Amino acid sequence: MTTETTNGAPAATSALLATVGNKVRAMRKEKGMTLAKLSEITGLSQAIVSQIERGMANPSFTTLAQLAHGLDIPVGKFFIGQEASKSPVVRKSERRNLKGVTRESVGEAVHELLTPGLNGGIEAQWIMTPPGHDTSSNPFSHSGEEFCYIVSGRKDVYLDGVCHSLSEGDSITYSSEIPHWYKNSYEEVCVAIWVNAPHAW
Amino acid sequence: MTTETTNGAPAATSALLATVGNKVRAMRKEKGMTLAKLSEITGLSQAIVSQIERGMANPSFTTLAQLAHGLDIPVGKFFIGQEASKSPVVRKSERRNLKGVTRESVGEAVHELLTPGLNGGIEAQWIMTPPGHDTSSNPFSHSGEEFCYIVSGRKDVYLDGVCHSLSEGDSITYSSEIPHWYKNSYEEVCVAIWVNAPHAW
DNA sequence: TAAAAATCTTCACTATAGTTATGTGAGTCA
DNA sequence: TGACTCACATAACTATAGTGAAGATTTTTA
Repeated sequence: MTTETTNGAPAATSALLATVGNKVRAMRKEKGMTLAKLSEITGLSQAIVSQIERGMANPSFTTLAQLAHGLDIPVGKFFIGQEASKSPVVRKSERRNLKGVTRESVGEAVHELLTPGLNGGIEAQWIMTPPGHDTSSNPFSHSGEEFCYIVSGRKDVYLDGVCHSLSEGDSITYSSEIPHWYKNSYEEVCVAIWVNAPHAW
Repeated sequence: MTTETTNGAPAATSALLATVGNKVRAMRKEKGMTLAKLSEITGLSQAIVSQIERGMANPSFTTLAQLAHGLDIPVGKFFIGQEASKSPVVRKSERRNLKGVTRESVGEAVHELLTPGLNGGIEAQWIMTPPGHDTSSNPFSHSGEEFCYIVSGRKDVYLDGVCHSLSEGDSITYSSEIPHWYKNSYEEVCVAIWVNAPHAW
C-alpha cells in the first residue's frame, strides 16, 4: 500500500479498493443506512467502515463477508463487473506460461483467460493449440455467443458437425448452443483469440 | 480471529476461511503450480499463500485480487457457491434488527436475505411489512419465478394490477416477469417469506 | 536406503487492518 | 446565537496480515 504523511489516517490506496468502497457506500445509502447502523449490524467499527468506503483501507476477507452480510447481499456482488470497470484490461503476453509448448510440441492446448475480471460479462481467452490437438471428444455446448479469431496458424472449427477451416486472420461467430469443437489438423501451432459472451446462466 | 499457542504460526480460524483456502489450493493444483510458482507470479510470499490455503490467515482484499489474478480466475469465483456449500444455511432470527419496527410501527419494511450465499441460485427473504406499507410506486419486474408464504398477518399482492389478498398460511407463486408489487393494507404487521428463483440474468 | 532436490511449513519480525475515543461540520430547536 | 443532535472523519493504539529466512517433509534419484 501507499505510505502516509506522518501517522494516523492512511492515504488513498488503489483504484480497486476505491471501487469496492464506492459499492459499499452506494449499497448502504440505497438501504438508507448510516455508518453507525451498518457498523452496528456488522459488528465492525464505524471508523473502518468509513475508511473502506473511501478506499482508505484494504478490508480482509472476513470483513468483506461481514459487510456483505450486513448489507444483505452475496459477497460476490462486491466483485461483479469490478475489473471490467478499469477498462481496458491489459494482459502482458510475458505472463504466459509457454514452457513445454512450442511449435514442435504436441499435447494439451494452453489457455489464458484475457478477461479475468469478468463475472457474467464477456470472456476472452488466448488459446494455443499444438498440432493434432482435438476437442471433439467433448463438444462444448453452453449459452451465449462465441467469436474466434485466428492469430496465427490454422484451425478447423466444427459446428454441429460441419467443418469450417480457418486460417490466420479468419474469424467465426456462432451461438454457443450449437455443439462445437475444434481441431488443429495442421503442422503448425495455432494461436487464437476466443471470446464468449454469455446471454444468461 | 482465534489466538495462538505461544507465538508464531496462527491457529485455525473460521470455516469460511478454510473454504476459500481449499478453493485456492484446488485451483493451484489444477494448474499444476507449486506454492513457489504461485507466490512468484502473484508477488506474495510463499508463507502467506500456504497459510491462506490452510485457512490459517484472513487474506485482505488486495491479496485475494492478486491470488485470483495469478490463478487466472475472476475474483468472484472464490465466493461462488461458498455459503451455499455449507448447506443448510441457518439464519438465526435473533440477528434481525427489529428496533423501531413493531406491531405499531409504520414506515419501511424490514428485509433479511435468508440465503446470503446464493450467487444466481435461489434467493429467500424474510420480510416484515408494517401496516400501510406499499411498494406500488415501483413495481418489480425481473426474471425467474417467485414464491411467497405468509407467516403472520395479511398482505395484498398485486400481479399485473390484479389484487390477491393473502392471510396467514397462504402462499402464491408467479413469474417474476409479471409486474408485481404488494401492500399491507391491514392493521397488523405482516411477516412473509419471499423466494425468488432466477432462471437467468 | 541414503543423499539430493523439490515442495511445503514454521519462526521472528514489520507493516497495516481494525478498535476505541475524540474531533468536525451540518442541520434542528430553544 | 447557542446548545443539542446526527452523520461522518481523524488520531493514537492494538491485533494481526504479510515478509524473509530457516526448518520439516515429501519426492526423486542414485
